[in-house]
Amino acid sequence: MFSKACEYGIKATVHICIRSQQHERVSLKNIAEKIDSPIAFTAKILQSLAKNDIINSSKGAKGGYEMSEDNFNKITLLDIVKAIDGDNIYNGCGLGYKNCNAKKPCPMHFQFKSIRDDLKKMLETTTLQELADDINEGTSFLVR
Amino acid sequence: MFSKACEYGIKATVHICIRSQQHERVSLKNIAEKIDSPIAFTAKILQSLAKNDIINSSKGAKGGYEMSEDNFNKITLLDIVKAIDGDNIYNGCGLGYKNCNAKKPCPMHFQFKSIRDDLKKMLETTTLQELADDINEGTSFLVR
DNA sequence: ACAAACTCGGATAAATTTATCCGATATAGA
DNA sequence: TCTATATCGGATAAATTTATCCGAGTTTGT
Ligand code: FES
Ligand code: FES
Repeated sequence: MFSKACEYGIKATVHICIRSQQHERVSLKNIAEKIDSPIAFTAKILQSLAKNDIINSSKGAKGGYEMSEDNFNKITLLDIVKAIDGDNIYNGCGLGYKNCNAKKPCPMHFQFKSIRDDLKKMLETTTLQELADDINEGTSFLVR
Repeated sequence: MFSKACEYGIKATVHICIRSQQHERVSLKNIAEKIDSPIAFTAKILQSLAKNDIINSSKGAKGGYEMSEDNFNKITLLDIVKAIDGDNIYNGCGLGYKNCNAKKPCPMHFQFKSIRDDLKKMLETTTLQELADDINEGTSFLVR
């Protein structure tokens, strides 16, 4: 469904969000450990998240990643997925045609579109705050 | 969402189904032309569809691929997806954990599961017959 | 000024997916 | 039997995704 990069990106952002709620900045090393991801690969992903203004990065000693409070319930899963995997998963044709076009639908269009639309709605309405809250409440888990 | 192999596999099976309704056997070359796919790669996919008893293949002159009438409304998209991409897309965890486990859910579980379940239901209830009918009626299109 | 602790970003490598090539084999028909 | 026409299946190559390495630059604290 999502790329590995995107999965890491979502987990990393959730972790950063939780720590930012506690006003703590986290290092790359800490993130990779917490979400169990390859460190250098995670660095690339964090860079692109930073370029998309989803997280902030600071260089140097005591540097690391953080998220502004404004973003807690402003950034959604869609922002992250879009930044890393692009919009194909929630806009593209299920059978791989360049565009999904209801005027000239592919054989799977009618069955596929509504699910894709639900996915899109889910992604754009799910905020990091929500995901972080569940983890803080022990309802869901970042590691397993 | 689906792999290229799976997209080709779905298109190919739909095409074979339509031709089989007309009691015609189709060659690899014809399939690859009709669905606009790389010919040798398509051959591999058709082989695995044949091994999974989704289509039948015949060697030699006048050989090719066909589908038994019984399969028209027995084979679903799920059968094809399962044969080519496996079951991860409709059973696996959205954040890449080995298993989706409601007892120890990942941060995206509650949001993701219902969409994944809808996708699964769609795949297992959509038969080739339906897809073929739409194309025959001009409601959807195999090529674009 | 210096060292330690960080991220940045380019180069490279490994793994997987996608795609091609070709000899072996099977079938139909002349 | 011979030839043309097919798929089969193993080897290989290209492209993309995933992962690693390392020098350069930045910031903090001594
Ligand atoms: S045209 Fe393929 S999903 Fe809409
Ligand atoms: S545990 Fe991740 S989707 Fe269920």
